[in-house]
Amino acid sequence: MDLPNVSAADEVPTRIQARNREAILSAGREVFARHGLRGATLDEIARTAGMSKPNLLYYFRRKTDLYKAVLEEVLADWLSPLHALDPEGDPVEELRRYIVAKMQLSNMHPQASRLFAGEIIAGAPNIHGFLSTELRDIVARKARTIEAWVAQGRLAPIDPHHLIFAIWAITQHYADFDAQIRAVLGDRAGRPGFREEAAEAVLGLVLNGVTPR
Amino acid sequence: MDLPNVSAADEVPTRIQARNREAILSAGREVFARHGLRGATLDEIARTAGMSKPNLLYYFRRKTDLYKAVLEEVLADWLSPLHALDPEGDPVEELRRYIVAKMQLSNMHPQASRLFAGEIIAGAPNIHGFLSTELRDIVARKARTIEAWVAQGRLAPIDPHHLIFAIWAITQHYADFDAQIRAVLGDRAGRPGFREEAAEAVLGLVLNGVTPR
DNA sequence: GATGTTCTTGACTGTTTGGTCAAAAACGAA
DNA sequence: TTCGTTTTTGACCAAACAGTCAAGAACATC
Repeated sequence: MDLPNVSAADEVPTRIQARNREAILSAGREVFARHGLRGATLDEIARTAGMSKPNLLYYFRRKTDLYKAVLEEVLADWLSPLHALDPEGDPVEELRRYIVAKMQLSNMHPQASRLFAGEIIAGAPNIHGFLSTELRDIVARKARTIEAWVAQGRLAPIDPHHLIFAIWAITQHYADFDAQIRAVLGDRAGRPGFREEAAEAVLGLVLNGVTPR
Repeated sequence: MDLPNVSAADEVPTRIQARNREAILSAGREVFARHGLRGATLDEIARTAGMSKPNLLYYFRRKTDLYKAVLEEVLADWLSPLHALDPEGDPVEELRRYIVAKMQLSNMHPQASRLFAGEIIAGAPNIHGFLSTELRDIVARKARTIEAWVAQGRLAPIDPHHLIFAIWAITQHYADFDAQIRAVLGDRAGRPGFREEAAEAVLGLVLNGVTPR
């Protein structure tokens, strides 16, 4: 009787619901990441998920519902490494851990990163609230942590917000601009140790950049 | 008699052609940057350019023709600052100039940067040739320059390709993720001196990162 | 001002798109 | 097996879409 895509008071989903929802979210991630909300088509997402379009719409009534569901899934992952930045730890060691975590995320979920990038490039119409509240708050908190480290002379003097932006930019670049990196580097980008090599280079640059002289 | 959008053997364009082509390219830049090739509509581009859709199609016969024209315009600008990196100059000073040039580009043509980013995120289907030839060649050449500087001990040891990627990532981030930066920083991102402050922070981080200890 | 050319657009076409619906198929508890 | 529920889909619809066309309006050259 009830539709499966009611947002509140969900009953336990059936196995079929769990499997199909996951297949649709995965397909949506892929297609939305490549073409954005407007460029993606439900036909392509349904085909990727291996089902008919009406069946997809049985689980997500509207295109935007699916898009928002995919986006929300991504946001949680996206934010979590920043929480771990510990004011009590060693500054350089904490930043190393943060960068490593972001590089791993970039390697393991490149589509999530690209989806997020596309949403921002489009002007962030669907996540402006999140950006200007939750994200803003945690960034402000972590910026104060970094600021304190700088004030103590344990980090080179740098504006903490711009440092955070730089780390986001560099780490996400490896996911978002993957096609460009592959085109420029050729085989080298596909070789086994490439991810580690990239992480090594990024750590070398940024950590050297924030270490006081 | 002749159509104005023939690609070869162009005669001198009339004033009307010059004005309308420019209006269309500008509108295309704006709409394609926001929504990508598939997400953009000719109706919206025509409306933005202040003309009817058939009139737009009189200047560019197909949507993809316009997209490629906009993209090509962007690529030339995008590449030019890299040419200026002079092997004979002082390494840190050369990198400073390159970063400043890229930051200015990011500030002055954010839509161009976002358009480019969207194309790469979509898998670079329309510029793969450019990336794997022209871009690849010049990057390889400049990487050798940086490598020589490192070998001479005038730069901290860093993989030159990853250094270039990092500079691209950070500088373009200020254009591509503008919406996020504004949401996170609030008023501060709109204040007069913000661009210079950002450039200062980026220079501080990267130049400190590449300076040998 | 006549005339050939360039520019512009309303009306249109065939296709793709997001979304609906009714009915069939598969499922699950008894 | 029975029967109510969940899941699936072919057929369909209205709107949006890229692109066409013929004819009119503006322009330029004489």
